[in-house]
Amino acid sequence: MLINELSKRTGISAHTIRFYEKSGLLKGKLDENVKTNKYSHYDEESVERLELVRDAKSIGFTIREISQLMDAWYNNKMTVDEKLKVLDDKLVSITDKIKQLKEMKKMIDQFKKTVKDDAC
Amino acid sequence: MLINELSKRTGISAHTIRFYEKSGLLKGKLDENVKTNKYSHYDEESVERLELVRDAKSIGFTIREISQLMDAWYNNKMTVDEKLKVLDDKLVSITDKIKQLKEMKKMIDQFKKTVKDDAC
DNA sequence: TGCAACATTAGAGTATAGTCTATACTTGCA
DNA sequence: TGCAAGTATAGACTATACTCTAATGTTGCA
Repeated sequence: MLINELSKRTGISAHTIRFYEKSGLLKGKLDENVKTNKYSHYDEESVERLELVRDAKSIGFTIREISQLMDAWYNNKMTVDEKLKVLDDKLVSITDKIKQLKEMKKMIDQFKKTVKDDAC
Repeated sequence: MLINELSKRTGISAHTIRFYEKSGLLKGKLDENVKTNKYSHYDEESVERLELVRDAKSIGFTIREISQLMDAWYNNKMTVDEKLKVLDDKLVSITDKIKQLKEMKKMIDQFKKTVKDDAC
């Protein structure tokens, strides 16, 4: 599929997809049979990758971090142990973040109590 | 205390504190008794505020969002109900984020299994 | 009194993550 | 064949959140 279709399927603008491509998060391929243009073609993996980007971004991963996750997932140059290490590192940082968020919830609950008490 | 002491106590650079001050996250006061300079003086609330900024930032709140929290906490111009609304909104967004992070953990666990299976 | 250390301000520079514009080329359909 | 719609590329622009520099002024101590 061409970039416009990829954009429609993922809801991510063509501009942004090109930006992600420059950042190494996905890669289109030229169709060797077509000699008249240099249009990039994308496959289902590109759709998957963009969906992963959106999920990872929404919870605060940077493009660089997402790129590492992508490498662990798709790059065959990494050994199994290297891939597992990248994934374990992400698990640790996610677990940390969840812990911090829970602390923040407690703080806000405490705030709420104080606000209510002030009202009385 | 002057900015250097505030910086030392919080571990946040004087530059960054001034940036936060411009962003409305805290405010120093001039000492009326001192006529020879315009040095800003900070109190314990400033220390508290900077600690809250650091906590909130570490879990992904923007300065604008932190500013809203600060208002709910310190601003007496807001009604109790308005304050509670800001705090409840933050609780919802934190809960959402925790949910997403847990989903991401599941995904990564799944990734790990597949990586291990590929190795066999 | 000299001078190092500290304070202030304006403004420039950096990094991240887009977002948009301009220009030019290609495709497909009426 | 004309032309709207799609594609590619470079580069400018935006927002967020700092980070640093330069110039200037103030303080406190030897």
